[in-house]
Amino acid sequence: MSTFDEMDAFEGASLSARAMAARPTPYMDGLNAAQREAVETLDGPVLMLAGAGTGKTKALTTRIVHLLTTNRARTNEILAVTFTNKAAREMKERVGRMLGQPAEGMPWLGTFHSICVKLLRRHAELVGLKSNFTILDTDDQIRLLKQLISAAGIDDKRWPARMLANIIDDWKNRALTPAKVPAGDAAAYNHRGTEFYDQYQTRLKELNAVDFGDLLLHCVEIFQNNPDLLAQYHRWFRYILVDEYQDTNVAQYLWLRLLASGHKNICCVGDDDQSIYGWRGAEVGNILRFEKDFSGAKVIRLEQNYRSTKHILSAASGVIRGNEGRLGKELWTEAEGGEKVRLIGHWDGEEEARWIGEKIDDLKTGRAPEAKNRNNPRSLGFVQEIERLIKQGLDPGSEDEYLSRVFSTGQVYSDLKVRNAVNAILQGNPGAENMLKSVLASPVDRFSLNEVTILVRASHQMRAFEDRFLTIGLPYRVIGGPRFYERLEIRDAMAYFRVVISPEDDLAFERIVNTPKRGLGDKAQQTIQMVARENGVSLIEGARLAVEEGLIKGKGGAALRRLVENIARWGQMTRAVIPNDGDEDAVLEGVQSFEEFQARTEVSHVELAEIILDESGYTAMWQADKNPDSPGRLENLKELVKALENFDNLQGFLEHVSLVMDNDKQDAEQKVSIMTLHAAKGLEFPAVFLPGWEDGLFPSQRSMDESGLKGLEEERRLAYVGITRAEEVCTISFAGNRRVFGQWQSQLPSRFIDELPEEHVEVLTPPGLYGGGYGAAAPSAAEPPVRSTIEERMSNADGYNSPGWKRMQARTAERGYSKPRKSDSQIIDLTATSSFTIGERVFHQKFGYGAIIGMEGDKLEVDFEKAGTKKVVARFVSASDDIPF
DNA sequence: GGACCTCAAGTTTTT
DNA sequence: CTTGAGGTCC
Repeated sequence: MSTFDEMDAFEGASLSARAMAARPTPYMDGLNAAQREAVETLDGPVLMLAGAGTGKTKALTTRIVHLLTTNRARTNEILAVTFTNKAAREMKERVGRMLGQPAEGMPWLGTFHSICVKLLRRHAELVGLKSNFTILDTDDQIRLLKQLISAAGIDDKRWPARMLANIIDDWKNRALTPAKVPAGDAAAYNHRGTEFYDQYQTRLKELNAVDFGDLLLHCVEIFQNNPDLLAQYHRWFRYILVDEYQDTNVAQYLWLRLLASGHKNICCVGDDDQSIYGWRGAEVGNILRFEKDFSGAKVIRLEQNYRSTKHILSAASGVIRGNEGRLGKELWTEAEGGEKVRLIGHWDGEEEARWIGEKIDDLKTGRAPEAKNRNNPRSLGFVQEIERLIKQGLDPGSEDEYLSRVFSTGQVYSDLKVRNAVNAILQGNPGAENMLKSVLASPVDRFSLNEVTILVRASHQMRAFEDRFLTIGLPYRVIGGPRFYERLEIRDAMAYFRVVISPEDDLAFERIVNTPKRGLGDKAQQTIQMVARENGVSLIEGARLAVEEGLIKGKGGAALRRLVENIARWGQMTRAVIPNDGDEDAVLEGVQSFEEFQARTEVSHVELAEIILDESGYTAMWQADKNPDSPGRLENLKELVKALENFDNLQGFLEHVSLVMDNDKQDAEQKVSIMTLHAAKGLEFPAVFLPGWEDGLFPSQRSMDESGLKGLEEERRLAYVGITRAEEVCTISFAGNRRVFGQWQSQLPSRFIDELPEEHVEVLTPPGLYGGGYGAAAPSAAEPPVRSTIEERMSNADGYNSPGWKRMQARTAERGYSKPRKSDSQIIDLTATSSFTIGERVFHQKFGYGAIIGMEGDKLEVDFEKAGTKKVVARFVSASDDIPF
């Protein structure tokens, strides 16, 4: 059955027509020449090379609006793909805003995965699936693989399922089906990788399930094997737009190429310098090869930056210049002035956290010099835009647009004054415009905490900051971390819903069969498995049979019987709520009693979800749990049920949760955000701190070991991404010592620091450190050996010109990039163990004074006066009379 | 089934 | 060092 008519009927949209009828939108205003070209070049392949902060999303959304308003395409004829739901949502909102109405009618604007699900549900039978297939997440995937592995009698300790999952994911990213895995990969997973891959795929089909990688691959397979169908889609999707093209993997590339091969109207947007996901299958090659792949392609560069000051852009350019094989792009800005990028070295990671904490406090209160006379090019642009809009006259209907522009521009202006002024203008209040102007013109002399972020390479670096900020009471939020649907309780609840909706979902059944505890241990579960296998039925059916035949007795048996019955009953309630084919009679079929009638008809899916969680004892389980985090879990379950209200049924919801639901609950409080560099891509902040720029940590040793120069270049792009997040102030720091796995390690400044162009960097010295103020540093005779060297290292007095710095640079130059720096050229001899003696009185930065009671290698056991007995590394204590405080 | 213990590992992460 | 997964013991 062809689905195209249907698609047209229920998804076709008259939005473009309505948009045309609406007031003429000056949507092209405010675009620069390159952006305009990117918007207007509609036919043929286009690569929009958009550097950081160059108005990429603006160009992309305007392009969509342009396609619609010029009647080149209807909303359902545009395929627009993003990687994240957030990006898709933003694009939808912006398009809707520009058209002056919600863009609900853009059915094919979404993530690769959500669009693939949509396609696959339509054509599931072409790859041997039913259209109600389940989408497995990583956890399900691994449990499934574990079963296969243990069935094959393999020691999953030596050969962990997680490893196999990664291998299979990698193959899927590269669009390799089991048959196509190259011989070179045969050694994977103890030479049995392909074998398990094959088994895994078979098992997925049996379960009517797909994993994330399959969503793409199955679509590719369908298109490759069904040219007629593909041709239909060519006619259907007249224009294709792709965001973040540098992040596409091989499967996504093939998918796009197949879909674009008809009309070739594909516009890919990306930045090769921001490709930071190579380790999960992204191929920078895709964007580098674009002109070869799509002949006649037009490349349009967006290079004017509206985000950062000159110094920041120059520093970023200086770093990224170290990479080979770039498409080449140089960011520039009209903005004048601004602070140089700050560079500072610290004694250790804790000191770094302490310093940054203080600095943030200074920014917040306006005590910091850079908080005075803030120079934010983006904010300036914003003021101009507001003024332009005011000149044009405000449309009373544009309140949303107006406010969202105001509030998306940074928190400086998001105070009540601005809100009031905007509302006053929109209400036609005379004089309100001047009021807004004066609010916008008034100098901003502090940073809101929302404007400040700390970007780290690895999440373990966050801890030092959290500890410190907790101590000083600085509000922060950590971005990233486990997603909502990855939480245990959410996954359990989902498994209940899944098992109710599709009783053949064995993985879901396994998950909940003994959660909460029903006295069904390994043995009982094995019996269920066995019965199911012998009869060739699903686990739940197997469980029913096992109970019936008395194979599982006692308390467990009774509980299992109840569970199986409950699932069946809940299932009936679901079906009652969603009548098949809209046949209302089906709801009443076989109804014997009023109670049953009630049960079947008067329960919404939201209520049903509550019933399932209650009657299964799942809610009770957490209520009884006295762990401190169980109230939070119950809270999450409530949130889950509440989220259900936005859906018509459980089924639609399941997909939403596994594919779409994210975790960013907006909270109004002003907080510093802490996140990884990866998580920061696409974001921007007036003040950015980049701590931990030390070789081995950043660039990460592992990256370089595993991927060599390629890895290093990706790390360098990460550095580029980090710097270009900053609008006004960018502070890079490193620590001389860091505790790595409980072991103190001396660190060398990152090679990326050497690549920062000197003229755009200002070297700071931490005040009050080691007895000196700014540049004080006259070494006293009594100072411990460590002190003089640390001063050298931090190039205390005049930064780049200090001998220490020069020597450091000379050394790094000798070494070149690619050679790993191990323990060569220690600047500070931290290993020199001291001449401590037992009983000696010593001082430690953190623990204070104490007496040595034992020694072992370079570790001392010290009985501290306040902190008690601790083992400390000798180099962190000094003889107490040497202390310069 | 749960409390306790041992042992290994320990980047980045979306869907 | 710290966390988490798995195993052991009651």
